Amino acid sequence: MWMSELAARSGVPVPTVKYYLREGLLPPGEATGATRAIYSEDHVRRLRLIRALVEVGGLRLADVNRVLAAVDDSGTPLHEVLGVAQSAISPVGPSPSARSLERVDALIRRRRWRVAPDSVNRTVLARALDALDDADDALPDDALSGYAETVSGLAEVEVPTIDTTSSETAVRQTVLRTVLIEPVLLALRRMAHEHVSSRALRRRR
Amino acid sequence: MWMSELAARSGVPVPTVKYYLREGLLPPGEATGATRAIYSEDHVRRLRLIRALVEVGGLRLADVNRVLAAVDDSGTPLHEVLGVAQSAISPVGPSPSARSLERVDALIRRRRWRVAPDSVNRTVLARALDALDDADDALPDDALSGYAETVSGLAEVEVPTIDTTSSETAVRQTVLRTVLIEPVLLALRRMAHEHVSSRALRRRR
DNA sequence: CAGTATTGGCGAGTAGCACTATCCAATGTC
DNA sequence: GACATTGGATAGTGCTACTCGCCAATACTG
Repeated sequence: MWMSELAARSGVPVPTVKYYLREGLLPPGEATGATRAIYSEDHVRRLRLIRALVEVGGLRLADVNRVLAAVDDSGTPLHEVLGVAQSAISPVGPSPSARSLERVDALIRRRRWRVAPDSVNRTVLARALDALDDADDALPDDALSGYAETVSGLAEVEVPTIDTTSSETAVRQTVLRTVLIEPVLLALRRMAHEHVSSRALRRRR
Repeated sequence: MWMSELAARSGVPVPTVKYYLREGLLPPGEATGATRAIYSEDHVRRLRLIRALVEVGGLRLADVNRVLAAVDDSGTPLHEVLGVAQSAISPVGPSPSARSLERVDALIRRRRWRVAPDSVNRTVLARALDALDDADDALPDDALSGYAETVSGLAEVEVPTIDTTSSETAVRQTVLRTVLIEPVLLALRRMAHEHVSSRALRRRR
């Protein structure tokens, strides 16, 4: 198909498709002359994936690029790609307090989690704890442990469903699920809160 | 304290404090003359809260404004403020497909959840499901139900810990926890994934 | 085969956001 | 009385993600 059809099929305007080509987010089509190129079904899928990562995952294009590069590069081992992808999609910010970082490390030790010492998640979690402190609504240790228990259960169910027949599909699934399942979880949690608190209010009145 | 001290105490540069004052994110200090005003401990807290919402919650200033307005306005009933706050912090985007929206509604019926028909969370969830479809990694119904079950458990634990003695504190806590606990959950889930998949890889080799 | 439309490629322009810098006169402070 | 600081206002900056306009080459149309 030509670019106009690609644009129509993917719902992305032609100028934006051109822009993505320039930025290297979308591989070039097969040139059939100096001023024409044909695009495949893969291009449609890639475009839809980019839109999903941006609109639902909330990623910036630079991060989309790094995630896609990690997904495409089947050479790097899975756990490394995961690290790259996770650091690519983690917001940068000020360093966390030593106190919160120690809480995080204590949790990791308590659960005997194998978490890389340079994992961005340690820092991100510590900063989130700092933010709760600043908002005068510090998260108690037992609540933190409870959340850890819950997500452990989630991960035990989620990870085995990853298709590891090929390392490519495994990487793809792992990275995409990290980014795309998170909004699902958050939306569900907000709905559950809506339900529980409206029920509590009804009961009280 | 004067503005320079407020800036030092909160870690926000003076020009930025001025900017927040102009944007109405920070209430003005008490004027002590034409060119001077004093600021209180409340201002420090408010500034730290703004930074937490922006840096950890990832909110834009316009959304911070709406969240703070909802938090400050103790007149509106709690469940309404919650709705306002949730719609304020939900990203806007294209409408979801009818198919995904129907899946969401079926889930709500199945769980007998009391979710407002105009709740943004219905749309947000449906769009997230669309994104997974687009990425060729559709979420099966039983997985969706599993997530719903998990977050129900979370909400049952979380909601009762909210201090409902005053509607002001209740609103404040509800909104802040929605925004600030989410990064905690996500970081924990990513760590749990890191753990489970590194364990799985080690076992395999 | 003439005329029109479309294409890929490129440089430049735009809109929104979150600051950041500069200036000013009016005050405090030493 | 010299000097620094303050609040207020205006303008400018850097970044991101597009969006526009233009062009020559090419494809379709009658």
